[in-house]
Amino acid sequence: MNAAAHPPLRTSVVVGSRTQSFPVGNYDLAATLTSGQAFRWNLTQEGWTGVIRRHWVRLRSEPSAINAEVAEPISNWDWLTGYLRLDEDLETILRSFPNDEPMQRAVAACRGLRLLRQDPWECLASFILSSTKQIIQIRQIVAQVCQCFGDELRSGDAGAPAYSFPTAARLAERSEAELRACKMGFRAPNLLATARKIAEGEVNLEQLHNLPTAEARAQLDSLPGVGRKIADCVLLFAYGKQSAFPVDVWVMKALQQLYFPRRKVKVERVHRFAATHFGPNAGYAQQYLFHYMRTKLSPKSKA
DNA sequence: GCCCAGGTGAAGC
DNA sequence: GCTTCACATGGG
Repeated sequence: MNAAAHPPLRTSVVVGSRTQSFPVGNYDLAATLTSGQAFRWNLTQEGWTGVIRRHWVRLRSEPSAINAEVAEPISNWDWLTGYLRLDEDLETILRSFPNDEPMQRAVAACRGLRLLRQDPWECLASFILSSTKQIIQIRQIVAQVCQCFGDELRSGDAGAPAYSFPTAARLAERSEAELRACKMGFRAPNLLATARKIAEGEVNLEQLHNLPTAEARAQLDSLPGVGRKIADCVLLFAYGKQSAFPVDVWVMKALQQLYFPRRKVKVERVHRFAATHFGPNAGYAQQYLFHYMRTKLSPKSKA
């Protein structure tokens, strides 16, 4: 093969498509995108609009497929199939859950709920912003951070510009006051300090993929504003460490009510229980309990 | 007005 | 060791 015999075809070749359909079974896209893992999805008449890495994307759910649309033609959709974990066999995971009544009720109530596989930095930064905030407020703060410090991306929606999530390096060069302007309050110094540590290579987020869960957790835990809960969220939602079991106020409520109705439990007890009771996909089970508690058992959910 | 929100970290017993 | 408190901001 000789390069001269094959001049560049860039201008004449169709390099891809703006739309793609992915066959899926038992995938509740709406529940998945609103279950407090990711904070950048918006529902419009056209479907779910969001940004994955540097792709604006719109998703529409059909009974046995998810249809995707991007802003410009592409041929490689791995970034999307990876994010949605389309290669994962949900039935196998559900079968690994304990066969007790609370768990089975949660599974029945949240059919098709999935975990996503997110970018580690975006996930980490978003959850630093999440502490003692309602999900709706986290979404607002994250949106502002992207609009203020991210890059504007090619959007498929003329009326709504799209922004990338700003890199750690980008945030690292800002001041605390600039971050506070995004209404993140006392979380600003934490996000800034963590961004600087990541930008300077003190913690290498890519390397955590290769570490055992406990070691990856210890590295995340060393970052300002990151404790056990946020570390577990990142391990589960970005690194796919399925044994990570984030315990927040909702999961505490769920476990208290469903598994320890007679006595008051502490977080440490819940972690020990989770490590033995929920099996190898405990984190997945946690997401079912979290979503079940928030949408079906909470007083507000009746509205 | 009041309580709470996908917590963390430091200070006080 | 364990418990309490401050930290910004806004929703219900």
